[in-house]
Amino acid sequence: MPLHRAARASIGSIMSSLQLYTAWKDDILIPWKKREPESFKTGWELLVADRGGFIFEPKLGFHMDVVEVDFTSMFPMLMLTRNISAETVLCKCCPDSKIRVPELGYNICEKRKGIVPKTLDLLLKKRLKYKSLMKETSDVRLRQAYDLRQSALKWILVTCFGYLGYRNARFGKVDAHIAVCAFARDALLKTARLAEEHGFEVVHGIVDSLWIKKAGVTPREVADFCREASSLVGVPLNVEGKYRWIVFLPSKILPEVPVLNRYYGVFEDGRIKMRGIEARRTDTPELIKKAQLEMIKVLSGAFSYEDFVKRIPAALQVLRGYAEKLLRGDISVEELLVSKRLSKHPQDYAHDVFQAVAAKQLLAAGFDVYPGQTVRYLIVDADNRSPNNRVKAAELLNGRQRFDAQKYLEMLLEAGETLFSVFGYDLERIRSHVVYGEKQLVLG
DNA sequence: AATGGAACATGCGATGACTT
DNA sequence: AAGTCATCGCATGTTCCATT
Repeated sequence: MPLHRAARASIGSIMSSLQLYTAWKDDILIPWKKREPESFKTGWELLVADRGGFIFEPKLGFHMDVVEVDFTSMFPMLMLTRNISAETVLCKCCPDSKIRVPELGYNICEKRKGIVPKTLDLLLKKRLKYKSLMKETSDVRLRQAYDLRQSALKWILVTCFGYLGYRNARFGKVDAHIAVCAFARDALLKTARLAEEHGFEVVHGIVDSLWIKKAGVTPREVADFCREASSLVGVPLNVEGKYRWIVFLPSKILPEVPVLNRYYGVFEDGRIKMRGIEARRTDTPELIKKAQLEMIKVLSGAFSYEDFVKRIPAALQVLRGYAEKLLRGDISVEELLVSKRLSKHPQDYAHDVFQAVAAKQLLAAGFDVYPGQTVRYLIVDADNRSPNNRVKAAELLNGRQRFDAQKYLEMLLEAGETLFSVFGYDLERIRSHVVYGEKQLVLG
């Protein structure tokens, strides 16, 4: 198996178990052990699966005084420091070993250092060195070089963890893989507890990252906490940044359920961080991306909840500006193109999904179309009875081109809904802000 | 009043892309 | 790996209207 596939799979095994969380929220039975939350002040629900990590339920909506912290190279570091290797976990030579895997109780060899930790040692040292060199260097080009090297090493390390989970890999052993996950859960759990002891509230957490909140928190307090956590767990804990504010978003299908991979926020230095929303997706047209990002920028200047909420109408004005431009046709076609990667040959599509229609058009025009390729298309008339008239492939567009303004308008509104539904702005309310405004007439 | 059909709405499983 | 979300297309339900 190629390295990158193993790396992906290893991340996948963690993510997959995390995502089951939402299924659990929906009362679907899954083979999980659920931890009793009685030992926590804030009563989060913590979930465990054999190969999975912890998550802490994101607390819906707007937060201030939130700091994001994460462990660097958590999994390789655990493999190194806990001496986890195919031949050390459940070794035959020391069944009575004092070193035990949390939750599972597996014994770990006390006599030998495992081959995997031995190997990781140098890689980890090199990566940490490059990271510290990065911070010390002022030369931009050199810094970039260090950055590339440390991130290359990161992937090698991740891959080592991935391979540990494969029976067929030379140094693979499922029990060792599970042991790493158990240590990781233990580490995050302990860190969260420590955070609470330090007066923080955990507002979100996932595998190796925690979002912790405390009113008027100082950099000093955070640094102290990180140092203490690092030594407690034996893995360095870094500050990703302090948020000016952050918003955790709900599921669109179950509006009362928070989802763990959709949020947006602004760091103190003005940097925007967002996950899962339209502006982050590669299949969103530029226009919608720009509109959503610009809305967040309007909000980014807010330094209080009241200020934030007051700015929402202004953000919707921005959206309105985009809608007006759209309806005037005052935009380039480029901004409206949707990009999708084909997963199969055009003729293998069972449904007339947009990307399949566009691909077939290209095929008919003599273009080479193959799976894995990205097709770009303009939405011409989304609801047209004939699928072929619904979209037009980018390559086949000519000078004057009609497009489905209503459809794009809906997409704009939905981008707004994503951001503001937690604040009571549903699609129709946003529509009334953006589309009608003062244009509504009164009959006398 | 009953029937039938067109147009439209709603629900649902399948499909597909993207995300972490 | 398995989640979210959007979409498709079919089945079914609803409404309206003309016809019987």
